[in-house]
Amino acid sequence: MLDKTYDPKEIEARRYPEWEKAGAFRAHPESPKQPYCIVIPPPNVTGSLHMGHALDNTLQDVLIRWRRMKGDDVLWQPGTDHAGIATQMVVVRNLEQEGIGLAVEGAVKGDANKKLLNREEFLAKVWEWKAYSGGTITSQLRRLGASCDWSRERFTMDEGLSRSVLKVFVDLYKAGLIYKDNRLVNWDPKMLTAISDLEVESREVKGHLWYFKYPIDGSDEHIIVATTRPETMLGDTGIAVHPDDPKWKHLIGKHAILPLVGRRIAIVADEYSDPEKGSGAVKITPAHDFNDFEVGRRHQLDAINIFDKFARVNENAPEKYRGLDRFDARKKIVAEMEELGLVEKIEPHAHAVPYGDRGGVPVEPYLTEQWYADAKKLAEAPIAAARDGRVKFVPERGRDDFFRWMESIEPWCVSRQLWWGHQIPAWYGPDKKVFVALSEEEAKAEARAHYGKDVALERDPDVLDTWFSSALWPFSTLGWPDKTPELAKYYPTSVLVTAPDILFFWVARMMMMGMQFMGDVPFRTVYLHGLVTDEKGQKMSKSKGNVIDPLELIDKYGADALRFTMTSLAAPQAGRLRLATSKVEGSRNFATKLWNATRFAEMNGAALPEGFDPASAKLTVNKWMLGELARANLAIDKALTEFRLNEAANTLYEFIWGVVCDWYVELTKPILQGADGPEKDETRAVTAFVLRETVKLLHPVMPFITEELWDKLGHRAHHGALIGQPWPVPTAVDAAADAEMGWLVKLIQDIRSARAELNVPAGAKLKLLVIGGNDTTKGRLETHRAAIERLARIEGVEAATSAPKASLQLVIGEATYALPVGEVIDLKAESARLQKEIKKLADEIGKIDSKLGNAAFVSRAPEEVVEEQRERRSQAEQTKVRLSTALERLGG
RNA sequence: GGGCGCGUAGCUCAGCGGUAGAGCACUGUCUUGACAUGGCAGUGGCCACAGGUUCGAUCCCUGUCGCGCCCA
Repeated sequence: MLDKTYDPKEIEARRYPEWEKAGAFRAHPESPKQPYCIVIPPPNVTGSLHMGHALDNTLQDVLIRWRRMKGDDVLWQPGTDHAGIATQMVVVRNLEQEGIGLAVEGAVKGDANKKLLNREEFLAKVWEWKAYSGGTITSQLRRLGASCDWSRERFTMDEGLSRSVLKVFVDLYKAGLIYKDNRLVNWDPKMLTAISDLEVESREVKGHLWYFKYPIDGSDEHIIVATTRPETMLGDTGIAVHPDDPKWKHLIGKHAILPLVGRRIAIVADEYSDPEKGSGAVKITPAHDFNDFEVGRRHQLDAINIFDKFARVNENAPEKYRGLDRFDARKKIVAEMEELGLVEKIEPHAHAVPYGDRGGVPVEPYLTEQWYADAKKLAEAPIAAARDGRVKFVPERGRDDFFRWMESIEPWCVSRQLWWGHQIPAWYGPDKKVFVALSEEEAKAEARAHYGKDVALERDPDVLDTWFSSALWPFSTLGWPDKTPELAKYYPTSVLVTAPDILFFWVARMMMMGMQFMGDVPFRTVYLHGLVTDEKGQKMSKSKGNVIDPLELIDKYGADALRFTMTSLAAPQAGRLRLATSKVEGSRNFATKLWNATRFAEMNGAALPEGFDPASAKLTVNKWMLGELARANLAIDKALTEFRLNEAANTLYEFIWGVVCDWYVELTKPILQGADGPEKDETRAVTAFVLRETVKLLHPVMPFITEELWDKLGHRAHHGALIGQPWPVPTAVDAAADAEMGWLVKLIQDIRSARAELNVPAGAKLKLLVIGGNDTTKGRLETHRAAIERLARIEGVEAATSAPKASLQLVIGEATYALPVGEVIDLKAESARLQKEIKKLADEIGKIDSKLGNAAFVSRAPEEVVEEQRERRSQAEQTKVRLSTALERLGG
């Protein structure tokens, strides 16, 4: 006997290890079954599960479990990402608390006693940290129920994947697709590394707009430039004005003298400057602004780098500013300009400032030499693949975003000045000649060939952008560059499930690398889901304090409840998924509901006889139930095929709660609790059958409770675990049974509704008189008498020729039903109720008449639509007439 | 400023040209032998606004207003 309520905690803790031990998650590359593969978006190895993971992995697991039951050979490839900058930052912060720093060249000298770690020592600490916290996220994924093939777990810095990374770098270098270049990068002066455009987030900042006067050379005139960053004036090498700007046009070709510095700088005409903005003249600092860099290049202006890597003023600036932090330099410069009377005005100004998303400080556009991948070239094949449909996007608009990004792509800066990551396989000779090779030995051999002797080589200290290794994930995890059976079978993978915020970071780069090294797309479909936010639609963040911890929800409501909630929220077009705990609570209640329906079945001896054939069912209610099951089955398959996981969840909810519990269980109570016999046997069998199929259909979304119920229902003993069962095949729907049950449900609902409206005491049992019922109706009333009596609180069903005066009257189809209520009834209320019904019908008839009265409608609308309207009109008319008769009778 | 998306019940959202839906909240009622984490019955909508296409528009198109997100 099942307990009264479902206890997720105990069951989840038991079921998961059971599956894992039994090898239920294992892929079978050797099997002839069709492959279905998803690679997990690898979470940060030292991270922990947040709501985004919960959503993403729930959706993946739903698909994976469904396809597994469908009979595919399923591989859900798990693993974690070393997350270079994020992990390094965490470890640095931890070390700082112990008073340990990094021995970074040029660092500010603080406490002389501070212990400083060199690269090797630091990396040892990171690996230590990984060993300590690396299991957290995977154990949390297990708690969610994720059925990954853990025997194949990978890590972006494990030996195999590192080998893939080296090979890709070397091959791309040899193909000319990776090169060194001196360009402006986004420099993070806190992390001391270049970061990519994608790692920059712009924040709205309330700053100022300073209007500075620069004297014109050989004149008393000044030109006024407006800037949000006064400190960069130390690197100004020009001033741009719009060629048609009447205010400054006359100065084009002249020169200004840069205050504080004394440099003579050119005034050039460039459409970049907007006469409407600021003063209309823009100071140009090519080395510290991306737009200025372009302007500078157009007009051959020098690019003078005025900062060091900490964003302190360097030796290219006048001595008195050297060593100042950029913000201190700003204050000093503004003060001095004011003293010189060169500040025209200062306006408050809100503008976007680029921040490093990790370091959290404003990034500095900075001129450095870095390694770049030729993204433009690499993007060609992915663009073509997306265009010709080799890769599909769900929802489709993801494809447009993809194109927009890919078609305007900039060189990808792949080097990072960090220690944690894949060190770039490049070695430099004494003359700085570079040798790129898979190993130091190979590099040495190349160097020997080049120099004609052995020379000392120095390895490039930089590491690769984290996304470089994750770009290889769909094939590196399958064993590439070796030709493994896994690679042959599972590549291209079936679908990639992820949030759109890493479409460019990750999806685009996997496409590039997949096309380049595998010659095919990495996945057939990209399924992009929305972002989980709090109830108010706010992004969850620690600083806002609105973070909901998925594990707390699992603890409180169970993993299945969280999974069901996530699935039902995941409408493909929804950008934001607002998570309210009330929803999770509702999902928990849903689990309880199913649990209790099963408990009811168990109490009533539901059992599946050997070789039971659902097609053999004879009772209408059972035939109808089986048809509803088939309908749900079809709808779920369709929804999952189309990645409308929310619809699958909603179908399950409505089917289990609205059909099975609300109607089937209630309708069959009289049979199950009545006399023994073939009807009871059949109903017990169908109940057991429906529950068995239901737990299968629900399993992908709620794996724990369904596995438990499957076991409790006794199927596990015969067929093994639910996770490995074949997916149900829908049977036929019996239209006649459908019609009959539709009638029955309406009869019961109408009686209940009338009773409630007339305040008939809930406990009062009424007689049901049938007036004008045809033989079909009479037969149905007899068939379902017990159910009607129970569910509508009726005692006795009889034929009659007319309704007694004091009675409730209903019209369904050709028959009128009267429920004599004697003293209880309020005649006025009943009269009002009937009149309301009549008015509703009259309104409907009026609407239909205006349609049918429209000649264009009758001639142009499809025949069946017109016919349907006529049919509805006729039904409404008949019902209205009968209700009017009933009303007259009442009025007497 | 450019691109994209969204405005449907009090709230959160489904709705794929032909009878406006769900969950939560709310009201009334019921401790009926599965379930009060429940049952039954209800209340509540000019489907943002204005045009257009169509026999017919919540749905397709255009514009306006409001709100988000991404990119400058």
